Amino acid sequence: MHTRKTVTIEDVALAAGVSRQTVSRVINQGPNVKPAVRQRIEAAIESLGYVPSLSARRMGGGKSFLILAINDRQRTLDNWQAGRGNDWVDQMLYGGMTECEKHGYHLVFELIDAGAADAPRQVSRVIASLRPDGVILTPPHSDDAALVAKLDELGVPCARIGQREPNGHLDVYMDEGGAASEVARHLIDLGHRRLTFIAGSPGYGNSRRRVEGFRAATRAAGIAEDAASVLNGDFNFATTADVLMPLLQSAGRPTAIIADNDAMAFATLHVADRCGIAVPQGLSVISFEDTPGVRFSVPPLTAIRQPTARMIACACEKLIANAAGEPAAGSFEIPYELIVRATTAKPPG
Amino acid sequence: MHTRKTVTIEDVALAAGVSRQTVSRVINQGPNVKPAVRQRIEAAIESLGYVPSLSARRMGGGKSFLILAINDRQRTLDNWQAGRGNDWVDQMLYGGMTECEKHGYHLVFELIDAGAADAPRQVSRVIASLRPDGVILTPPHSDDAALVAKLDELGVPCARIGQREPNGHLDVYMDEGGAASEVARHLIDLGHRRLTFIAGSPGYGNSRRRVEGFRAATRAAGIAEDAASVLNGDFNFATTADVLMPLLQSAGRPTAIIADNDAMAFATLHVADRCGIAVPQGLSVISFEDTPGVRFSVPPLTAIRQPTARMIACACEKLIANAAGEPAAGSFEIPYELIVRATTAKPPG
DNA sequence: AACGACTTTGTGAACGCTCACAATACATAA
DNA sequence: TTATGTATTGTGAGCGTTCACAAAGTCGTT
Repeated sequence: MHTRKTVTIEDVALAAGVSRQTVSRVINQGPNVKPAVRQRIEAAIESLGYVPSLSARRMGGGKSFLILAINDRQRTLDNWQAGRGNDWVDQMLYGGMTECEKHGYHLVFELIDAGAADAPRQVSRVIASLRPDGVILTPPHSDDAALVAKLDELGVPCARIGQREPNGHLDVYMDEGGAASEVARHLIDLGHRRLTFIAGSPGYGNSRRRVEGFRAATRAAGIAEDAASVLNGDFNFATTADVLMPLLQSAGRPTAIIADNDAMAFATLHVADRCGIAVPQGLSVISFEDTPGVRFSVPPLTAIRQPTARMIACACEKLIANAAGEPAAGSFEIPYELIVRATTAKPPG
Repeated sequence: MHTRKTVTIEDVALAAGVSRQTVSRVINQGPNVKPAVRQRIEAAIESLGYVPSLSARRMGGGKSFLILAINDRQRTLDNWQAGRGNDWVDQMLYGGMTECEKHGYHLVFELIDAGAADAPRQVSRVIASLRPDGVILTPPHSDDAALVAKLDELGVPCARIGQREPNGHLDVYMDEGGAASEVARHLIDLGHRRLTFIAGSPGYGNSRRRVEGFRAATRAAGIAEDAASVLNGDFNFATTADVLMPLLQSAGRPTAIIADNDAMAFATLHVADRCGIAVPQGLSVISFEDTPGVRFSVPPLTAIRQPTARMIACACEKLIANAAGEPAAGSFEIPYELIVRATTAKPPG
């Protein structure tokens, strides 16, 4: 267990025959260093295998090179326990990590209970101990005004994912309403006139925005709204199955169903099967989440895929740029993707 | 943007009328502090909202309160791009986070290309900059001897997940071979005699161990091995479908198939459907991964579920205990779960 | 040749904590 | 009592950086 002495900036300075500060300038890509000197220092860094200590940099008053990603504990737990999983975390990790790495940053995850009264307090604590250069708020934390206020108070720049009510912050989102409209239009173009949107929960801003998008598209196509246009599936399989069972057996049943997430889309597939309705011949189905199972479902679901990785990468990029001096504010819309697989076709008849 | 002055240990000391060091003792749960004084200090901490700075603690020569989790970049990328996703990352995050939080620790994720020649170098860099109190190596990094050697050299304790060749390190794993045996026995008990194991890749230690477990169980049941006992599906859908198509159309086709992961199990379901074989009446299928889609597949797959969250939590716990002085070594086996759903039944006939 | 203006380099202090050790308080035994 | 030990508290130094500023070097002008 021979704990070799750590290589410090002083060692590099000595080796290159300059002072600490000059080495520091090179590390931080500062200006005003003679090319020859810079090169000499870089060589010394390389040969000594020097890597600056994050803690020391932070202590010195510099940046922390840390971006904090705050996720909802409940959601993570739900996904995990239900074996439901989604690629949200996978994607976050990939998108965020990759971007951070480019700039020598690190990503720290933290789980906070959304809606908990002391969420702002919990966040303060984490911030105080980590002192990250930026914070990423994922839904539903991004909707939490108290939390955002707290971060402002602490002076930590934050990026809100999936939030698009501009208020001077940094927002990165996809056009949920537009996606819902596009999905509806895709079906309408195929000839469908009786569409049903299985909504998630009106408590989620994005869920609401999708319903609005759906309504806008059907209205524009001159389709009258009725009691079966928008139903609530509560984001889960069971509720959706219960709601759909009578509907799909009724005479004027819809010819196409849009589900707000995959569990509800799968429920639709199951109920259709139970009712002897073939998909897509007798019923078109589209999902709004595109989690893993989707591609192997029978038949493979047509779905909207959220650009999670790109959203997180964008947030990291902006936050890092902010730490480097650029102001961090503005709205950035990341394009989604409609992936047409095998559950959409012309309506029957 | 009123950046209030940070509350430091000095402020607390002043408020409580003691010295820095005494406050430090309270924070670190050190002994030898009079109950009355301890209480006074705790009150001061509470009322000032003091949270110690991790960087400063680390600088002072103490712990970093950071655990580094190293994942394979390629695997994360694959999962993400394929939309295949798995709950591996979800579970890691949940299990690790929850355990770390209990002890005031934080989890930092890092993506490193498995097998890359400079993986040890990359890891050194991250370690040097973060100085974590412990490192968690996930497969296939946990099989990388060079990496482990590097960590030893750096004096950073590490936990290897899914690795069970004891070599004085800290290993946390599940009994892959035993699970494969149990799965085989489950089928044999139902009356099956013609079983096929669709293996993943012999390059993966765990994949090998499962094949061995499968063989042990069939051998014990007096079932002779033939060319169709173990086939290679290369962990993917297409290869598996190609391999299975002729097999399931042959006369002496297997009555049960065990797939090394979900994609291969789904492929089995598809091929069976194509061949007009009903599951589970005509063919039993078991998977070895239990990713999200599984529970909604038609019919829902019987599968082995890996205790990922618990393994990571265990690793965190041991590493944190190690930072507190306890030696970190030993092997810890975490129990898996066989989740019986609807794809296993008595063999036909 | 000397001045000013800019570029490049160096110095001391500070960041907030823990370490090692010194100092004091308190208790127990002789 | 006094000595001796143990429990409790305090002090100076140091961790590896960056900051703010001071010092030295470079260059073109006059």
